[in-house]
Amino acid sequence: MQYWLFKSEPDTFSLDHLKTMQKSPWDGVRNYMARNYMRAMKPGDLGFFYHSRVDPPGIAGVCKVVSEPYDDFSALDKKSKYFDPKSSAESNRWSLVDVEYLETFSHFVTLEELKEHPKLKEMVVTRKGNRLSISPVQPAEWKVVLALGRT
DNA sequence: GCCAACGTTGGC
DNA sequence: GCCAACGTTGGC
Repeated sequence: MQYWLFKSEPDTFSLDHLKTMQKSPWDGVRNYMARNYMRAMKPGDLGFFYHSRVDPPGIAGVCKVVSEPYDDFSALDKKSKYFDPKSSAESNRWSLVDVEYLETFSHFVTLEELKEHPKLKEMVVTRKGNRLSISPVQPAEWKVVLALGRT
């Protein structure tokens, strides 16, 4: 089993939205590295739900991967802001997985807290200039953040 | 809302 | 295949 971090702007899609829906496709990833991470996902993998572009940014809770990776349908939808003219039904450049709501942290773990924690110095999301919307989380990092969130 | 950092595009 | 120009992300 692997751990991941899913980044989203809560104005667009927040953990509360996912809670209401219970399950949702994670569509709209348009970055090759992030896509490759998604293609490595398996049902049962767990993910942190990170809120970006808010004050403060940070990790709101936990979700779970509940599908194999499959073609991102939004790339084929001309009305979608994620429409990609270079993708087709036969050859779709983009992939996604379905995620399911699991948990909202009793304590929202801010980016500042992540940066301050000695055991999270290597965590991808704390690195300067990081723009990956999907990133891998190490098991040790997972434990630390989970403990912070459940405080 | 600014702007540094970064990924992508496309002309050559 | 290089790299300048451009667009986007995301912390501040």
